[in-house]
Amino acid sequence: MSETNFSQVPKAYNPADVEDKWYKYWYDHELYHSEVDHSKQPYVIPIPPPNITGILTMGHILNNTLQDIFIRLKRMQGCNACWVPGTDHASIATETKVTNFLAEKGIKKKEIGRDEFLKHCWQWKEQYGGIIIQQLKKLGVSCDWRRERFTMDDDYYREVIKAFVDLYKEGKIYRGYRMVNWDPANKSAISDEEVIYKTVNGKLWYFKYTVAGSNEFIIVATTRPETMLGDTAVAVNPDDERYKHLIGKKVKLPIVEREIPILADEYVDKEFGTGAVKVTPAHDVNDYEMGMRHKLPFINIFNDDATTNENVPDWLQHQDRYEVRKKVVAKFEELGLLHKIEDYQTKIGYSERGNVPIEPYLSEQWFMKMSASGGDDLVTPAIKAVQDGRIKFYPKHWEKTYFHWMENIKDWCISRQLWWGHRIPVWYHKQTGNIYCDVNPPKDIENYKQDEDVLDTWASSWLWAHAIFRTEEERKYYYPTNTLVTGPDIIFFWVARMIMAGMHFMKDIPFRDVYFTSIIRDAQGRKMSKSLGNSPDPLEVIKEYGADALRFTVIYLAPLGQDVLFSTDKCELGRNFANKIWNAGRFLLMNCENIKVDKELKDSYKDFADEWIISRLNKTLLQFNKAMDDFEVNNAIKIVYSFIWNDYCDWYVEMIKSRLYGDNDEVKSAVLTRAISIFEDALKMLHPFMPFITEELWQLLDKRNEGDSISVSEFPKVRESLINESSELEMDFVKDIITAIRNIRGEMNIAPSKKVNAMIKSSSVKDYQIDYIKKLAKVEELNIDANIQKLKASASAVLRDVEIFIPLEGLIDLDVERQRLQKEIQRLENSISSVEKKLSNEKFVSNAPAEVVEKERAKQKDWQENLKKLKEILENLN
RNA sequence: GGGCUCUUAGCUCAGUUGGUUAGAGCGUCUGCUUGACGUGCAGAAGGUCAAAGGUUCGAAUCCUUUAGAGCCCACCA
Repeated sequence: MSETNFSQVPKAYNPADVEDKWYKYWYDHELYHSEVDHSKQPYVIPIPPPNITGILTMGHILNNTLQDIFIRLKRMQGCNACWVPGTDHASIATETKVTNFLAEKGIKKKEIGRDEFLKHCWQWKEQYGGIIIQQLKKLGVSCDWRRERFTMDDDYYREVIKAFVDLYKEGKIYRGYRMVNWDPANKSAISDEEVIYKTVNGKLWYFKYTVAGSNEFIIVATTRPETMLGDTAVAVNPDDERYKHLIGKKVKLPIVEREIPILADEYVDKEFGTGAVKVTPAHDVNDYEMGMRHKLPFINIFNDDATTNENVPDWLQHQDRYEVRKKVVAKFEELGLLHKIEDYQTKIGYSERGNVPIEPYLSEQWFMKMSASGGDDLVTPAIKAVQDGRIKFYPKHWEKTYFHWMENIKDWCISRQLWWGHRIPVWYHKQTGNIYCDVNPPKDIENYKQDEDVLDTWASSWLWAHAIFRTEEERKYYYPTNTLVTGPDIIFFWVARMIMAGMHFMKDIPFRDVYFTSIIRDAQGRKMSKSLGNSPDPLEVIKEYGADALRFTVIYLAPLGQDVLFSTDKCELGRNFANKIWNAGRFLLMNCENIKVDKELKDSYKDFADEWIISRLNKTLLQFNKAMDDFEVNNAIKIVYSFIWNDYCDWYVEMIKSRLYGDNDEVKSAVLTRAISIFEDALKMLHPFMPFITEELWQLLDKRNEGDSISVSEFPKVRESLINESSELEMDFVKDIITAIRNIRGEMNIAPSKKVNAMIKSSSVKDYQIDYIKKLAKVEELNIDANIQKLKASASAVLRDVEIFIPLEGLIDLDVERQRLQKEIQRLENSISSVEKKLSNEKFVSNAPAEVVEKERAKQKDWQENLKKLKEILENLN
């Protein structure tokens, strides 16, 4: 036992006093380092590596608390738990950040060149890249810090390159001149998934194009007037009677004065706009398709920053796309060719990172082939793995989203015109142009030039689940990992691709269970965002309430698959609970100063209250394990919460006080030792959720050795034989009597300090229950007899076969008592009438299971008896 | 246009395979310095389970439709 003097321990729990202390202790003792150990079952969580550009958000808090809960629980349950932390180089995000950072100092990326720029990136990474990971330590995460990984570590880098080379050699990676989503801010291609569509109020411009050799016009509608400079056709639906006679003719394109054909294509919707479409094959995805179908010229009118190039008339060259738009529209108006302008709501694709409208743009890029006929592809095995349940999603409904995406997947554009990232391992022969692709550069490197591009970030993080393990031996032991905890927003970016990578490179699933977290919103239900300023700084919250309180609150509020409405003040919930536990611990510790803790006596001198709490503990453990097995973390915490607060504190602690304050030292020892042992089990159950306070109390409750920790102690096992229904029934009976008396006291406004006398008419109350009733209901004299006569001026309650009378001579207000009784009578009558309705229904009696009918009958009987008694009591009162 | 999720007490949410009087936290009201805790204790009030219809002896729970909220996907200029 610790030597602390507990009367001096603060009444209120102060997390700041304990959290840093224990984190350092865990860290210094490397309690969470894992090595291959074939005598133990591995349990692995690969952390979703935060971007090195990121800041800690409430989303991280939820996500990492969940992972910590899983990993701590499995560790205590005897698994070789291994939670691998790390960070993602975040190619485009970091490059943007560093570029801006340098620009502020007047340094231009292009001017300093690739190598110099990369030095700045690494410097930046060293300085800021570990911030989130460091901040997470405040949360108490039990990561294996010796295994921290970065997606551009040397060995990880090699792994990414090797994956590229392998896929290239298998023909699954190819190079092509294609239309891609172009981010003009970053001057790079991006993948379909990096495009965010925003609804904007735009315009629809109607332009008249003159049909060559006639006075006729054909009117086309467009949301992007400037692209007309690249038009190479006008298309109509082949069945459109209005335009049939024009098919095959030409129009003269205004401004550029180019003659372009009018052609027929099924793609065109007769009903929309004018039924005639301008075709710009180089700047629109659909037009690109049409251009291919009709072998149209592709005229690219933009530079890589979305300014116009020399393919447009001189006076429109080298200007921003929106500037050109204005000028084109003005020119049409001037020419009398602007038919009309309509307001139009449209969706515009924005670059996720650059936050500018993307441009469909033709360029040479690297693609990864996703699906192939015959199923020898990346997608098919990944679909199967989820279909046949080898990988499970929680909540399950995300599987539909996954399947839908996988079944409609398009080839993945993996090249980025950036410098920060994994450089594509392809060299082009300076003379022949031949492609050399390998993990090592060509021997005669002087004859080659390497591809300038780097890979999409996700083309490195998709290997995370296995690339975090460096040796064959480790991969054999730790792979597949067990649980992935991540947001549903990266189901396509990351989860799906990791499954593809795992199935392809490791020939096995990357993880067994995927837990999709909730989205944290503010109290009004809005998404947390920097611009709204509604996102609390988690570190501030931790400072104010403590990490345990924050963890508890977030989990308590986050049911599986539901959004969470969070506001800082909700952490009071967790803080109050921490304080409650703290004080329960204080209570035990204070008693330890006068009472000897003796493990020999742990199972001695048990009464029904002890049997009851032990039964409740085991039942709680059973329910807890079931909830955790089903990934119902939110449910699990509520189960523990209720056990600790309602069962242990509200009832058990109150019940042991009389014995603790008695005069039999051996009984006192037995009771306290048992109470501590149950409390320790409760602390262990709670530890994955609130690691700091549970460690502090666990360390105080007994003498521990250096390096000991509740976090590596054995998780309590369920002992079903100790689940004792009869003790629970007996306890319920006693609780009901106590509650009934408390109810009378409350409603009659009797001060808690005022003791009352009570009479119980019953033959089922046991002698040993009397003390508990007297103590907890604050009864002075308790008279129990089956033949008791009620005193005139007394308040009454009826439950089961028990009638309770509280003589309140001089205190009782008969009207209040009458109302109380009448209310109760009313309630019973309502219940009885609903039961009678059921039982008088012959179909119910004949169709419902016998036990259900029997239950209803018993209810009816009990209630009727109670009603009769209540009515008599009311009668006597008058 | 397709898909997913949600609608239960003033607020935020539980409610397992249909079967006690639909629960919890916060908030509200009443009382309380009861020798762990006022970040607490005891008691109370508060719900026609979004609406309609159906299946069933029985529906918050299953089915259909409707209304509303949110999210995701999709090439309508």
